[in-house]
Amino acid sequence: MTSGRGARGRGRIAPAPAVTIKDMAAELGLSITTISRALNGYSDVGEQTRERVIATAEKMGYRPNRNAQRLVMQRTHNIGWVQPDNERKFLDPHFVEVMAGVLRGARAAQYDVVMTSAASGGELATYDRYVKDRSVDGFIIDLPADDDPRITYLLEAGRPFVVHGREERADQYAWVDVDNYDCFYRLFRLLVANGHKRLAFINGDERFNYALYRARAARHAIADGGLPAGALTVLNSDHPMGDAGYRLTERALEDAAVSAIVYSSSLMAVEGQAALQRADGRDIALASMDDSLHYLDLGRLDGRVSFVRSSLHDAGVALIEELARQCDRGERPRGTLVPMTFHLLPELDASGLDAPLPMGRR
Amino acid sequence: MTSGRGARGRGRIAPAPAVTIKDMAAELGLSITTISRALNGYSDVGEQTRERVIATAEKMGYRPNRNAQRLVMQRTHNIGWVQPDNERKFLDPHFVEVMAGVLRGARAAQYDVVMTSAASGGELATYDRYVKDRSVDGFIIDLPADDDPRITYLLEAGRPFVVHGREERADQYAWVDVDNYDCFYRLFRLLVANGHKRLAFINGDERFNYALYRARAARHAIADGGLPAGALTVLNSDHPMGDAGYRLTERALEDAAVSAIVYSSSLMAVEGQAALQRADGRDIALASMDDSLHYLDLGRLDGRVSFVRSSLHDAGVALIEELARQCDRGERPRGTLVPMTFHLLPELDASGLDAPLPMGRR
DNA sequence: GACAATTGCCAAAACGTTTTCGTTAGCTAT
DNA sequence: ATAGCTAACGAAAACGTTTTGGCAATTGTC
Repeated sequence: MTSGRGARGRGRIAPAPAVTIKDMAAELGLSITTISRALNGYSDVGEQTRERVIATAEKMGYRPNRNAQRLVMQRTHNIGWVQPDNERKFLDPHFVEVMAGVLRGARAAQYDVVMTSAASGGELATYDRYVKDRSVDGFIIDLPADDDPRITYLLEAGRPFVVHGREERADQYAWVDVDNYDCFYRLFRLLVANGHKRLAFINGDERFNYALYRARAARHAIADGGLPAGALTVLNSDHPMGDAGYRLTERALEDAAVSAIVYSSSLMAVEGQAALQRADGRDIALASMDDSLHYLDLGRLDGRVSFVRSSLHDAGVALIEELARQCDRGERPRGTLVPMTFHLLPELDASGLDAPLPMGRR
Repeated sequence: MTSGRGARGRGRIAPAPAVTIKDMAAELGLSITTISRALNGYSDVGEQTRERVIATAEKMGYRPNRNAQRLVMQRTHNIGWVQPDNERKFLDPHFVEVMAGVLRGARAAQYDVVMTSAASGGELATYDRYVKDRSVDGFIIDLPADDDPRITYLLEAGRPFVVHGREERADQYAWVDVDNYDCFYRLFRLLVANGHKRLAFINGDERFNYALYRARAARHAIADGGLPAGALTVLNSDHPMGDAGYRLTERALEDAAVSAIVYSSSLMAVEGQAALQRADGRDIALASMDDSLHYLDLGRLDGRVSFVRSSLHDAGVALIEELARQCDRGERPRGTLVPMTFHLLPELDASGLDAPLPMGRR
């Protein structure tokens, strides 16, 4: 009677005990050394022996215990991703798309991604835990801030990592990044060259470097285009989701002279378009960086927006490839620029887009 | 000269060798047994000894090597998530929101999530790898299909897992799910009771059970409401992203008699609203399941849509909690319904919403 | 036919923990 | 003084691999 209720659920099956290398050795009458070496492609095992070993491994369902492997090889084939858990922050499509690429790349490079979320501010403790307890071979860091403490920590700890984005110390570590400065400098120069005298820039959170660089580029472009600094209004959204794109567009439109608005993400551009529809009659040139939600947005952007596209997915793949280069092949860390392509509305005069950038002051 | 180029990068620092339990023993003049037991709270170590151990662990930065722990304890404190990699499928906001909850829950329960993507169709091999090589303690399965092979496999393998959703064998495993049938049955009964004679249902991919149950509920509600089967048109989107919501709404509107459209996700409802705006003049009642993109959509849904809300985030948390119950406390698998709340437009007569459901034929 | 080289295999150490089963020293009770 | 108890600690086995260094048999060389 004690086991009566819910007996249908047929209890918990005892997990089938895993087959170990010893079982293999016993089955084949070989030593575990030979099993191991056969499976790992060493040349000092006979061809027929190797085939027998591989065949019975298949038959018995033998897979080396990875924790044992990790222990002895001092190598986990795991990479760590610690996701800052700032309340709702998490849904950020930026993150999702990078993650998609990372997972693809990881599969190709035979890595697993171990993820954990960390309370904002407590990230460092999590990195510390992972390096001290030997959980991962390396890390991926997304959205670095100026003088990012995570980078400081990992540089100090001497563990491999790759940063998606850059900060001052970019020559000391591996990174993958789009050239934000280049991209937005060109965009703003282009708009100025097309006669716009008053522009708004709806940017991301400038505590993150990508946004900082973009703002800088915008200001330089305005100045180099011969306009006064006041010609540019920069509005910052502290959060890429929600209705910031809508609200900030309304703010930008309060200035009746504004004739061009540039968005830091196409998610905000989509919202901006909605705001613009409501305030119609205004002829505004819209431009955006389209680094997320490709498939979603392309059906949404209405074709009335110029944009620069750069694939976050591909950046994610590149991140893992770089990490694998370091961990597997011992290569030195290096930086990689991900390509971007301009998609401009036909009415824009695009001449001069390819002009060389002014150097030395990004 | 050979090391000339790029010498700025100060080479790769040799990773600081981790401090082991032996180092601790040497430092303190104790045996490793005592270190281990002190740190793990055993009662047979003196109080002052324990304090000394804890203090020097802190000082020396000692953290037990988790791979060694995992090897000896046969326990990883990892849970596996294998993400089907159907081309672009990945960006699915459904997934993202569940994942957010899972990560939160995992942190609370002291688990890490190990993720990998698997080619669609090749998922089973990945599950097999994880159970055979002892990488994880259990799994989370999202979006089960009818007679899902992943469930078959894990049931067979006897490893702990929790399903987000259900299929026929739901009494044999742990699951977390919203009551899809209940939700959509009520929604459709309500619309019928409010006088709608011709309705469209823009549903998800019915190869997934959640969509299947919803379609079934819709049909039953139509019949129970006294309408002929032809009064309901079900349109399926095979992909939650992209412009399916827009296109299918246009399709639904081709039938001039349709006066109510129900969406399976608020992402599609948002698109539907856009399509409706273009075809204006039509007075259409919209309703939707709002299980994703809460923060995004609430600013977008215009308040012209009735919806049922159920938090995918909370479902994610519940998934981990259930898995921890099984792995840590050895409890038997159990099912959990996540709550949902109705948010109806005031013009709807909501009486009868709380009526008991017809049983026995879901 | 002797010697060297090659081929194919294995014993044992090592990786860093946890846990089992002692052992020792100091008390208490007799 | 001795037996029994308890409190505090330690030696050694175990977890499942990889790798080092060797050994025996076979092959090749003159």
